Amino acid sequence: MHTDKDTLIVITGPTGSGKTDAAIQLALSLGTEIVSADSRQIYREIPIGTAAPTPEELAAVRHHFIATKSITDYYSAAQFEQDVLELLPSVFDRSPSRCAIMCGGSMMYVDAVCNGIDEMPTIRDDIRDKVKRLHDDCGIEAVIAQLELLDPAYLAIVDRANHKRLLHALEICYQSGQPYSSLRTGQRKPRPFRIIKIGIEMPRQELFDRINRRVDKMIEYGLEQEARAVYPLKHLNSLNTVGFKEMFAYFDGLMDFTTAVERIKKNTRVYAKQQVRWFAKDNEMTWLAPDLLTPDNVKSLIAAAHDDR
RNA sequence: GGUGCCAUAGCUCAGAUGGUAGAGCAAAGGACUGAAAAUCCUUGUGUCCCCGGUUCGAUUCCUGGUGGCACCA
Repeated sequence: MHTDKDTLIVITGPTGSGKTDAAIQLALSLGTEIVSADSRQIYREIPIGTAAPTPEELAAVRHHFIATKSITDYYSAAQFEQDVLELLPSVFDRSPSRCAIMCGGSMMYVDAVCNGIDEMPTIRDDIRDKVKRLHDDCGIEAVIAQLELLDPAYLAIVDRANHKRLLHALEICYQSGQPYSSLRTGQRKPRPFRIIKIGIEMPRQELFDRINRRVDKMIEYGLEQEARAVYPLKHLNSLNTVGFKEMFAYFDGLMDFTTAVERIKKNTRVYAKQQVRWFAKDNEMTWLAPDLLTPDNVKSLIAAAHDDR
């Protein structure tokens, strides 16, 4: 049962900004659990490359959505939305402060839980194959031609250079029998709990230093072995991930080890910038430097949110 | 010490018989609604090492200097 006081505290920010630590401290202090919003830490085979919480950290606070899926499983932001909404009431009930902490930097996942995502069918394999074959055999022009017929409105606004978007739109059209654009309402779904979004703010240079050091640590902890173990499955989307792409390129002889490590650092920095940009647009976010992200400060944010009602 | 070669964007380098310059990488900015650590888009002013000379005009040619590299002593 939700009550008027249920609060979801979202701890987010770019990769390497210290979200995991901050969330654990906060969860201990508020007596609650952590809901991970990380599209890669959810896969159990790749904890090192995704900087997932360590066994000790997992033992300190109950975590959800860490290592609960296999890299061979299909998962998506929409499923995450559904799973989290189902889980949250029980977390609120177990917490004396009736709050839950969502921690993660996967922008779409955070967005899906906070604002919702439009109703769309999950694409069946045969539809996925059909669209892929059209693209492989006839090129992107054929995909565009199909969309011209089935969803000209979307074609008018989509970035035609972005093949993934075009393919996905066509998949939705085929499976639903309706134009993709007609299913895109962009409407925000109301949630039966308060949401407080906190972003970890850090000077870029400091963030980049932390990222570089963290990558060195991953190597030390055995990223290479972890990547080798999943190498046979490298085609999987779950492994189309910074840290693994580069290791696979090294295994394939496309670059040497040192270059691969440098590329991981670079690509992680690029990813972090992408996250910063996305979250910067969110005007509901309260930005806090790590030393201001204290339980007391967060408690006063919660109190302030309650007063707003 | 002598001789030769080089000095241009953060890095590696290209270039114009003299009309102030452009690639790759790096970097920066942006987009984002069911695989999002994904996918895609945009962006190149830099004392062309320094002083002087020739010239209407020099980053380009010439003298000298400085720094680097190579070879010879």
